[in-house]
Order: sequence, then C-alpha cells, then structure tokens
Amino acid sequence: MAEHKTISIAGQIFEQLEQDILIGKYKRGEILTELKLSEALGVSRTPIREALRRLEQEHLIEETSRGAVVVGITEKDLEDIYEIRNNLEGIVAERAAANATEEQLEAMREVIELQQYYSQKDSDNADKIKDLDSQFHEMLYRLSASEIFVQTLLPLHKKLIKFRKASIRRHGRAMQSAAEHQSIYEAIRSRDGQKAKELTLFHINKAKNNILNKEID
Amino acid sequence: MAEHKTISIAGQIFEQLEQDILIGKYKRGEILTELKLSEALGVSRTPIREALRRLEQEHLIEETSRGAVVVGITEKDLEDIYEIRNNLEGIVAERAAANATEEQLEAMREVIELQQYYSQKDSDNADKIKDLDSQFHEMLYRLSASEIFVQTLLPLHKKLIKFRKASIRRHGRAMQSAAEHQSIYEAIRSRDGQKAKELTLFHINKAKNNILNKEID
DNA sequence: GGCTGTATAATTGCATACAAAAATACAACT
DNA sequence: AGTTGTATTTTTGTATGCAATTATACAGCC
Repeated sequence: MAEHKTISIAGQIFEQLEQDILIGKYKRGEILTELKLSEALGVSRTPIREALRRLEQEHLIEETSRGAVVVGITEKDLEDIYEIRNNLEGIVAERAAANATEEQLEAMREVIELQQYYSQKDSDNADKIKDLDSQFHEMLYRLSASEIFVQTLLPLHKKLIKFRKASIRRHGRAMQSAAEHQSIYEAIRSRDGQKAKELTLFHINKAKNNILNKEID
Repeated sequence: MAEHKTISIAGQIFEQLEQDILIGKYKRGEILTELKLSEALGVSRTPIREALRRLEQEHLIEETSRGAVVVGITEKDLEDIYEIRNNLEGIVAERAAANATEEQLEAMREVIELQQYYSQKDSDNADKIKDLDSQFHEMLYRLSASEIFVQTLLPLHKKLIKFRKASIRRHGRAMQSAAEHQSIYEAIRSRDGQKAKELTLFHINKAKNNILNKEID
C-alpha cells in the first residue's frame, strides 16, 4: 500500500538529522561537524554536506567556522507558529471543503480511524499518534490544493513535533484530538466550509493551550 | 557601508540560480543538469550540487532522473501568496510598531528615501527599486522580532520578484509604492500599531491589484 | 509501421584527496 | 601574569574519479 521510494543516502541522513533536531535529541547550540557525523553514520562527508545544506535552508542549523550549530525550536517560536496557524489554517480548511475529492476524504478517514485506535490503547503510542497527527494536518494542507499553503504550513507544523509529543502523553488529549479531527473531517465531507474553518480554529486553539499551559488541561 | 561577507562559491551559485529562476530567466519546466551548470559557471559539480539542494528545499526546482526541473512561480501562486501576506503582514506591522528601535527606524527611513529618489528619475531603475522594495519589506518583517514570521514571509515576498519588477515599470506605481511605505514607516515611528496594520494591508492590496489586474490602474 | 531488446550515452550519487581558512595550543618574551 | 607570534589541529570548501542508475538511440524482428 505504502509507496516504497528508494531514497538517497543524503536524503535519509537529512530526514534523520531533521527528526533528531526536531525531537530535541540534538540540543540548541550543539555543534555538528561533518567529520563526526560522517564517522557516526558511516558515510562520506558528501551526503552529510548535502543534508546539512538542506537543514540550513530550513533554519534548523546555522553554519559557522566551527561547524553547524543546532538552532532547533524555542518555546518563543511556539507562540508565533500558533499565531500563524491561527490565521492560515482556517482558510485551508475552508478550501478543503470546496476541493476535497472522495479519495482524499477516504484517505483522511483512514488516518483518523488509526489515530482513534492507537489513542484508545494504554500502551505508549506517542510516536505513532504524533505521526498520524502530522499526516492528518498534511492532508488537510494538501486538500487546499495550494502548493504555497502547503509549503508555508507544513514546515511550521513539523517544528511542533517535540512539544506535541509531550502533549499527547497527557491524559485524554490524544482521544480528544482525534475526535476534533473527526469533526473537521465531517464538516469537510459535508462541504460546510464555514464549519470546517471554525472547528479547525477551535482545534488549533485547544492544541495550543494544551502545549503552552502545561500544567492545566 | 554594506557588509562585505566573503561567500563560498556554492553560496554565490545558489544566489545566482535563485535569482535567475525568480526573474524567469530559467523557465518553468526547463531542465538544469549539473554538468551543464558546471561548465557554464566554470566550477566543479560539488558546489553546484549544494546550490541545487538548497533550491530544492525552497521548492524552486525538483530533482528528477533527468536533472533538476525548474518549478518557479506560477500566476496561480500569486493569489495564494497575497492571501497569506494579507493575513500575516498586518500582524507584523503591528508588532513592528511595538518593537522597533531608533536605529532600525532610521535605517528604514534611509531605504524609503532612496526608493523615492530612484522612483522620481525617468531612467529605468526597476532593478534598483525592486531591491529597495525587498529591503523595506524585509526590514518590516525583522522589526516583528520574530524569526518565524521572517522565515515565513521572506520566501513568499522573494517569489514575487518577477511580477513586482513588471509592476514597477507601470506609470506612477513606483512613486505611489514609496509613498505608501513612508506612511507605514510614520505609523510605526509614532507607535500606532493599529494604523501601521491598516496601512500595510492597504499597501499589500494596492500592490496586489497592480500586479494582478495588469490592464487597469 | 510498430514493438522489443540491447548497446550507448547521459546523469546523478558517493567517496576520496587536497587546499584553504580558521581555531587552538603553546612557547617565548616582556 | 599577560601578550604575542607561531606551529598544529580542526574544519570546511572544492575538484575529481568512479560506480550505479536511468534515459536514449538504434538495430532487428514480427
């Protein structure tokens, strides 16, 4: 079912480093040198360099004369990311209601079902759930049928990984989030753009509160 | 006055290719191969490859088995870019009014003065004016004191280059745009966030109409 | 003519070698 | 002790060579 795209070593390394930075494995300020990465990952510097250039372009690292300094995501960034999402993601939902095809809707339904399934179980599925959450929002962006919106929102959503994962572990949030996704999906399915927009803004706001006000719910 | 940062060959090539794609020198669908670029620019494939990776990350090209296909900017993208700017740039202006330092304001004033100077003259200063326009908006973004907003809006603004340059050549638009910049600057200077926001939205709307409805105005 | 297989060419992917620049360590001097 | 100059090490930047994959041309066949 899933496509098996053969990906270059450089591409794999980019994805791995990106993930490691986004989940906080490499801390802000840490220095990555090509030689160390090369030795640690068992490849030559060439693919490492290409991965670093791409990470640099995503503002996840900054090149200095002593190596690549990890920039990562600060808590301050969170507020700004949510402000932007708050102003754009509703529009995306509105467009999605107008544009979504049956196939896309069906694919989205499947993701939500999986999310609900993993959210019910007690075991620690935070990684899996986080991936499904990402999938849902990426699908939503793509339903807008606008490359520009996808290119703008997807990187921002990615940058929340670390915080979202922590949020998922809090009681009830995973189930609640899945339920919110479902209501958005249903509004899109019934072509109710206004409702889809409102529910999306509600969902974003909920998620934001859950991430920022860590103590309360 | 301007800082003279020694930049790597790879960096120079990235900037040149980026510019060439954005102004439409390389057309959408055109294929760039490493070997041809390498020969044309007189460097080895290594810096070329790094530049291409960065361009790919900015969605200006797409790698295929036959080479890098130029993606560039379509007219359809324009609408989406303006919709996003319309929803974000007002917020930036509001924040700018709250955050701007005296030095930043002074730098902005200088840019506007230059823009007015070049806009008055009859000779074809479209390139110069376009650069000053970019400078103004970049400064505005940076005044928000939010890396996230800068990272989000700057690439979008860049993508308008080709269309903006054409717009500048139309009668009176360059002067008008400079005047609008000045009014935004004055609102920020007087710490009137609400007014800065309104003027910015007005300015964006004017620019959009000027670019999209090419025949009128 | 259209199809198929094969040889050829074009192109990217990766590794390695070497050069250059920058940081660091350290000794010598005052 | 502090400073300066120099040697050493670290690290990035670029070029080149070779392997592997993919596209292309073309001949042979039906």
